Amino acid sequence: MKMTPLITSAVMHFGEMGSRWGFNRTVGQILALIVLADEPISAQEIADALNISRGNTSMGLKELQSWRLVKQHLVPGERREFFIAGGDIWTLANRVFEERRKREIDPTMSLLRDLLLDTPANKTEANAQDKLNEIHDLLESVTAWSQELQNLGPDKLNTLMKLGSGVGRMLELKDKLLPGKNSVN
Amino acid sequence: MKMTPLITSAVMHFGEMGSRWGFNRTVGQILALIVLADEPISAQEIADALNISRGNTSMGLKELQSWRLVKQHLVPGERREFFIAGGDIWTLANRVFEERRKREIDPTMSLLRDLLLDTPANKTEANAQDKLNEIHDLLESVTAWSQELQNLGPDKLNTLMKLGSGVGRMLELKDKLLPGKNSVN
DNA sequence: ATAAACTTTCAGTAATTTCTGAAAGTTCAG
DNA sequence: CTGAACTTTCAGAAATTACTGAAAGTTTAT
Repeated sequence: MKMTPLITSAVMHFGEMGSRWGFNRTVGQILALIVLADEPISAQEIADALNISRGNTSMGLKELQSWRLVKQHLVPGERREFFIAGGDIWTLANRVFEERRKREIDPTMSLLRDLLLDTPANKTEANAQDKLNEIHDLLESVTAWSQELQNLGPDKLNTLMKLGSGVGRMLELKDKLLPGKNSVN
Repeated sequence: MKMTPLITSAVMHFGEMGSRWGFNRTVGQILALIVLADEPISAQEIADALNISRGNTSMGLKELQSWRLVKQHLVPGERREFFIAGGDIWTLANRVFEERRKREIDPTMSLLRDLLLDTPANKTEANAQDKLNEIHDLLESVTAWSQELQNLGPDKLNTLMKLGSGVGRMLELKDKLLPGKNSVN
């Protein structure tokens, strides 16, 4: 893997951002390297290009595979394992999004459901429970909505995103369009 | 602040999740405590309730204020400062979302723009640049879209979210509805 | 001006996370 | 079965991040 200045700065940047996106620096760098490479790349090449230990590389790749952002690519007649991106950019973004939802929202939803089953012992608890309930509903809407968007598939999703402020106008016409359905509030 | 078991488990959980949401354990706990409290709460009370130092509390509050998740609440005739949530649950969620966008997407967009200005030196770089370009476009769409959704305001946004699979049907009718506008592709 | 009641800052320490590299594991050719 | 070429694991080291508490700062009352 030839590390040109362009690739180097992209890789470094994705390393820095990595921690904000849910993984650590090295994992971010490995991902960038694999995505930007125009050919499958071996673990050893990654370790060399990034100046990290072979062990660390192995763990990073394991993590990226668990996120399904990277997959193995077998080259016939090679003993080494090569790696390539787990899909196109859109797919990768989706996977990061999904995975983060699992880690950031689902556990909270589950706890909130439990806490909402208890009968509040006093005024303070009743108030806290109200708030927790609001949070629960919000997270539920967001989850359902993101699920919905995923079901639309890439092309419709793209249409929707490109629609821009048309969404607002469309909503105003909604009731005429889909009579009887979802007449909210 | 009376720490009932219900409140304690919620606070602890938000502490654990805190790091996944962009801040650290203590900051998450402080936020939960303030949101769930039914009355303004002083820094000392927070430190006591969470068993953390006064200094740490001060820093946590500073961070939460920078995220605009918490604000000061002056009580006449009191020298101490009290704190309350920066808004209702929906507002808070929005602010977290916005703030994270600023930290997670904007810097990358900016770097990508720069990198895309360079002329690729060879095949490998040209390929890498294509990928970077795809990433840039994706992030740009997402940013514009999230901006659009925010402009809709809470109620319309809620309508849209509750619409569920209706969104798909609506998109199919779109061109009849908004003729000439945004005929994508 | 002084003191009391509070807040913030920050150097040093503690806790947590990440990384290394040696050892153990796997696979395959001969 | 043996050894070469690779991979993974994991204990300890290094790096990073978070926390404490004492000192300095601020505000208000007298």
